[in-house]
Formats: sequence, C-alpha cells, structure tokens
Amino acid sequence: MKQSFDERCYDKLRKVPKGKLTTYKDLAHTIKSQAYRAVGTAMNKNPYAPQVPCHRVIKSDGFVGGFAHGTSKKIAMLKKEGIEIKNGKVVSMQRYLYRF
DNA sequence: CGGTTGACCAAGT
DNA sequence: GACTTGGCCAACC
Repeated sequence: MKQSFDERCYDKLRKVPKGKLTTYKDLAHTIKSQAYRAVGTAMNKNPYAPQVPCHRVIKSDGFVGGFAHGTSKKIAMLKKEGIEIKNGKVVSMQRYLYRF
C-alpha cells in the first residue's frame, strides 16, 4: 500500500524516542526524498499530533525552527525532555540526533 | 497545468 | 558574520 509523502514522514518520525532529535533534511533523506520543505509543510498539518513528535524535528543548523503552536512551546517541550536550548538553538544537537 | 507558498538548505556576496 | 539568492519537492489554487 502506498502512503502519501506526508504519511511517510509521520511513520519515520514516530520512531524518534523522547530526548532525541532529527532534522528536516535528515527526515526527508530517510524517506528517500530531498523535499525538506515538504517535510516542514507536512509537520505543520500533523494530523497525528500526540503520536508523532513533530516538536523533535529541528533545522540542520541546530535552530529549533517553527512550530504550529508557537516556537516557544516547542522549545519548552524539548527542554522538558532534557534537551538544552540556548537562544532558540539546540546546544550540541549532534549528541541528541537520532539515528534511523 | 502554471504559479505561489512553505515549521528548509547551502552557497555566494 | 549578517544578509541575499537560488534551489529543492510536494501541496494548494
């Protein structure tokens, strides 16, 4: 059965555990696509809000990026999961990145 | 089916 | 090191 691009994003992202992160680029690459922009668009829709941790997706630069309910909310959640964030940027994001 | 848009990225100035 | 530009792909009108 063929899933839409969006559904593939959710399926992969769903595997990211608490306290870990991934980037838009990395996520897109995981589903064999280069559509990092479309990934962001998919997250914005995010119909699987609680199941899919869309707040654990950040930019490749390490900046948190955007969030449907406000970037501040996203940051707050990540901090709660033990991730250190400074001025909207994740500190040492490399150590939090999840390997698919 | 062309044109616009987006929770992006990388290279150039 | 801040700012601009072009490029990427899917979704929407």
